[in-house]
Amino acid sequence: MGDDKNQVESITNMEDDFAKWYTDVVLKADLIGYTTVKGCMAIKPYGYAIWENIMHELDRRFKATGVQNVSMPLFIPESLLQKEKDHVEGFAPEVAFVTHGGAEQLQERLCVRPTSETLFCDFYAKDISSYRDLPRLYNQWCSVVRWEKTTRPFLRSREFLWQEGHTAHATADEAIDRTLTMLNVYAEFCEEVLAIPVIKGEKTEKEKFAGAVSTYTIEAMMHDGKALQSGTSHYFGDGFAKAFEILFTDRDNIQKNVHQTSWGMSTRIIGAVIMTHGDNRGLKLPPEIAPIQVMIVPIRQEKEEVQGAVSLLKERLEKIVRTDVDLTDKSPGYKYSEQEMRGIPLRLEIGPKDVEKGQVLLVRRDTQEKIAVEMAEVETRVINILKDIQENMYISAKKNREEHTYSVEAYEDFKQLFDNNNCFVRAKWCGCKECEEKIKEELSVSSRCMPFDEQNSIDGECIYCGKKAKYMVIWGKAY
RNA sequence: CGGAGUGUGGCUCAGUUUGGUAGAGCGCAGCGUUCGGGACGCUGAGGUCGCAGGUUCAAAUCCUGUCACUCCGACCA
Repeated sequence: MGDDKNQVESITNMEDDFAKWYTDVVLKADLIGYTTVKGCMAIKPYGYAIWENIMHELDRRFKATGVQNVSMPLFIPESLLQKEKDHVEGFAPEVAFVTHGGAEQLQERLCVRPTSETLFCDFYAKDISSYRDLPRLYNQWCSVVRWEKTTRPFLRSREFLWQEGHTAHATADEAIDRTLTMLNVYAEFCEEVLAIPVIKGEKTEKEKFAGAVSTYTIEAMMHDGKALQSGTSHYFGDGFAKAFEILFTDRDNIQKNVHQTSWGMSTRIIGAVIMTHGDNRGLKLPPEIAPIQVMIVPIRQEKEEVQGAVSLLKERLEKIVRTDVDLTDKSPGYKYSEQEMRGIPLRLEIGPKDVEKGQVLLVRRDTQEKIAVEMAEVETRVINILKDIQENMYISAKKNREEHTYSVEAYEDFKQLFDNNNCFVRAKWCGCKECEEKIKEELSVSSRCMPFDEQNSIDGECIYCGKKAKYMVIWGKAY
């Protein structure tokens, strides 16, 4: 692999300081810039292109399940936010308000939306009157504001981009179905497109969304062993519908409240991609969302035969993958490092020697493997290698998670695991809030979720109090 | 919001202890030589030292206040 000593000297090693490594990568991979407003980041073209690919792929999957896109207001009158008690209590501490219009003070303060349940509810109350109007399967792509105290690019910013889906249904069963359908969409998206393995499960009472009956989540493990909640889907029952008087006349001519759901995924998922796949050379993007999948690096680009080969290759590759050519006057070595920093999955080197031999050199970002390929086979090899990179990244991420996941029965063992490292630990729980809070207090470990496929025939004792256990829970330190 | 740290050209920082009118490396621009793992030479542009007060003949440096950013905790997507 050659001599590494002069390379990537400017980013922190992830083993030395993972948090510092993360911000170094975010900045050096050219994803964002800081702005003069604390916690509000400027997403640069390369970072936004990643988000565009994420949006495109998610949107396609939403629409395949019948979802339609809409746009709701940015502002929520304070009285509207107050209507659902749990909801307002959950969000009040981090809401930003508009108090003036020009020089005049407003009669009622307007919240800048931290999430739009109340706006959708207000709208649905007017828009729905019959069972024939149901279900409503709406989604919006927008930004929301939460006045966070400490902020980090993508992971916790005061304004962030996301999508929020809000649905209304005639029956509880149908709403629960929708909640789980969307959770599955998120899970498949993470695994197939982002190459991030996730655990699907239900949040505990303590961790669930403000105003929800139940919250479902997908949890991913980052390279440092910490957990990142990567997408959530909430079932609301008819709680919001009662607070906002969303009524419809059913087939039996009786007025009923709708049953609702909401579900969201944000630009935080870009943080998950960075922290799941990245290494000490920088970002590592799964081919499915990489804005540039193949970067062609000409060597001796002033030579005519190289130029000819480059434009031919570009023309051929552009038809099948997202391709770009680095024609800057940097040295080849510099270009290699820079493109590795930016996470470009595959590099294609072409110089006078290659032209002579009728071949090119492909270099994989994930393994650094160098592969000489006949000119005639470039398309098929590129396609196959990109596919292999995508799979390999998923496998590595899953391996990392499995290596840092444990199952324990005794609190002593539980404690020791978290004393020594960040990890996921499977441990049984009695279901009471006190135990959960004590664990969090003592070890700063939270319940990540109760995984769906592990709740059958639970026996044995709660990890904390020793009483009869009711649930299997995945515990971990979280972002 | 609690703890710690940092603000000096685009970036990383020196200079602050002991006040005397601003430096380096990288980057940037031009020209030339280079080009298979972060090339080199020459020339050049660029800073009212985070902001506001104060002390002083004189402040990047001392005092007060304030703002921002980073990291570690508590909370969220």
